Amino acid sequence: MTRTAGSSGKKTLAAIREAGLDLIHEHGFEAMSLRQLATRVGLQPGSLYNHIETKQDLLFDLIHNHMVTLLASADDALEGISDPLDELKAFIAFHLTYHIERKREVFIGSSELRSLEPKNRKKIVALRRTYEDRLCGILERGAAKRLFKIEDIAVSAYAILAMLTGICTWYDAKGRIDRKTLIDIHTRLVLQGVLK
Amino acid sequence: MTRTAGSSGKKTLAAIREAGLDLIHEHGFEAMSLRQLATRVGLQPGSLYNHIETKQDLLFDLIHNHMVTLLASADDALEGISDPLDELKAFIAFHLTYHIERKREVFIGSSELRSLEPKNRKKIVALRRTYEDRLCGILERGAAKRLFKIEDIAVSAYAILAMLTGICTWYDAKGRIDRKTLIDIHTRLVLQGVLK
DNA sequence: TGAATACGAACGTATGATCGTTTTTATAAA
DNA sequence: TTTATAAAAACGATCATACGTTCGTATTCA
Repeated sequence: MTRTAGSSGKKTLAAIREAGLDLIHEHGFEAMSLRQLATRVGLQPGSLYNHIETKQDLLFDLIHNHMVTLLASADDALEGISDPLDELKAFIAFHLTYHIERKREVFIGSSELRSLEPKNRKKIVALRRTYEDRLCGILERGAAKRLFKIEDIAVSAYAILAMLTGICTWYDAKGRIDRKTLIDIHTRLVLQGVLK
Repeated sequence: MTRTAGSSGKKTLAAIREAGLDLIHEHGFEAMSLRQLATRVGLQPGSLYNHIETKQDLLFDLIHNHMVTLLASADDALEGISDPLDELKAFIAFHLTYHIERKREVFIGSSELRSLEPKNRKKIVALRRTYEDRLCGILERGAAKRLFKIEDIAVSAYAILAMLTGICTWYDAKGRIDRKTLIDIHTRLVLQGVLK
């Protein structure tokens, strides 16, 4: 990918982010070199610094952007639903769909928390906590209405999230199971584990 | 008196493995340097090569050892149990207990498959498949006896494994929940999702 | 005393980041 | 439509340091 001086910085930054996701996914953040990144984008190493502050800032930007978009999309998907059972179904379908399409981001967002500076890591963990709380809220409301029977809200929420997220590292969109079937099976599994 | 083959060498190799698990967990395999590893063990970099073949061999050794031990332990835990429901309960308890105690190995065993040479990766994936088949077998036998009602054996197995394994990356042994409670909650969650 | 183990220097190459310079582009005045 | 100009973006050299691995030699100890 050749790139001429002074060309659109927005496009270049987008290309850097995309290549960054690939390279971190392939090699891990620490092992990804800015020279590899520059080569893949079609730049000299030094030119990257016209678009990013530091390597660390790029990592934070990628993970932060993922979390913020995840939260906003979830709130979007749940908007206007008031019945906890419907909320739970919508959450499951949303979470699966969203995560299947962003395997790299999901992988990096969990495995590379270690590479974030403490200040940055705290921000991400807080966002993740907020997302988890969306599911906890659904479970709580369902339990309060005696629709769900849940031994421990937090543990159940973690278990559900672990199941739904974990499946995405395994799921092959071109495989035997189509997306709708995947969602159906998991909806049944979760509901049976939670319904009264 | 014959010299115990590698008497002090055995200890050194154990220390290398232990430090290796730590460092790969902290930095990722590619980013872990043999100089860091040597320093942590108290050796010069070159001396590592009295105990390992290459950096790649160390990674394979760590993951392979984990998988082989996992399989053997699982077969141990399931031995003599014939009722599918009891098998499933035993599997859940075993998997949780085993994985909680080996967070580093579990993390490395999934995130660093990317760093294994193809030949090595194939061996690990085959072992993982064998382990997954243990659970699939339990689910199949349970379904055949009409104890379980399962839409898709393989997907359900993946979902259960994802849930049980994922929880281990989150679980804090010193936290609010003790191990027995954790096992109880997950046993209930899984059984409800699977029982007829 | 001989095998196991450790040392320490060396190989060529790669690392994240900086900086002064050059090129390109967008904008607006002429 | 042409031209002037400043901001944006890319270049390319440079810094000190680190990389995995090899190898000849020295040390340790059953």
